Amino acid sequence: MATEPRGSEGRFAYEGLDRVIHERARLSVLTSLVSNPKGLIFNDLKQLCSLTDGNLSRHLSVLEAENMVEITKGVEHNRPQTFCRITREGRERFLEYLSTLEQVVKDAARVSKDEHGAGLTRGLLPSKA
Amino acid sequence: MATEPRGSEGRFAYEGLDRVIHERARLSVLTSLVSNPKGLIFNDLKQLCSLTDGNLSRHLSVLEAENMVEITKGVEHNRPQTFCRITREGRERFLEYLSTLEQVVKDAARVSKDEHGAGLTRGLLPSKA
DNA sequence: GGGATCTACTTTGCAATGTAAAGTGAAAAA
DNA sequence: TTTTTCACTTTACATTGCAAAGTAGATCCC
Repeated sequence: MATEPRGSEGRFAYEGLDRVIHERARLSVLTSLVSNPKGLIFNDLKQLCSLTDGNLSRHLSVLEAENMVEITKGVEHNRPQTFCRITREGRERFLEYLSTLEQVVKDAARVSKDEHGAGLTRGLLPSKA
Repeated sequence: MATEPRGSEGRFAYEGLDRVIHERARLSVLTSLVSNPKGLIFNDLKQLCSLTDGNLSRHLSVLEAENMVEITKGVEHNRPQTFCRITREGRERFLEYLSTLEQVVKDAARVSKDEHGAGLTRGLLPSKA
């Protein structure tokens, strides 16, 4: 019976959850950018992440200040156009973050195998009827 | 040219990332509690999550207010003891959150495979299908 | 030409909130 | 009885996510 196994201090602390990344909007942005390594223009990113202009602008600034994205301002069809691309550092930090996320998912999933299964695991696997 | 495929609005919005859960400390707490469905006492939780007293206290209040955890105050060995257990609602919300997390991981993983081959920074992928 | 409008962002202001530090109350030790 | 320890709670503040307002230039309309 595992009331509190020793040596498990910080077992669920997840320090890899980088605060810069662990934020819905920025997680969206980064996933978009990692999925589009050639980069995206402001408006497409806005749509993909369902963000408002102001919101995206601010988060991009944060990510730029952290050297996680590279922002290029240009002009297309006589209109300003902001181009965003993830940097190498950004991708690296993001991937590290991701591996922690995977750990969270794994940790949580493990419960379905818990010893005293019945009442507890019910609903764990969303196989709703 | 189809820079961005239509019909992908909000593709990376991840609205399932419940704000109450999507917070490092609370994610830790909930994962701990979901992994220990019989419940945990304040101090063990504190250790597992590497949180300070005040921090844990506040986050537990938030989770309790949301009916995600059930808090029982008792006395053990002549000392107060706070016992925490995840509720059914808490587990359900957590699992929904988790499935979104898995989606994030999947979305991102799809690319980290592509990126395997060559240099990282330059755009080397043709637009994803 | 000039005012209105549209596009593409930026900036501002504020309410929410995560966190450290200080506080509380009761038991145990000295 | 005074001090210390334990087990939390409360407070205060600095941060920050977000929406609304603002800015700058191009285009339309007359």
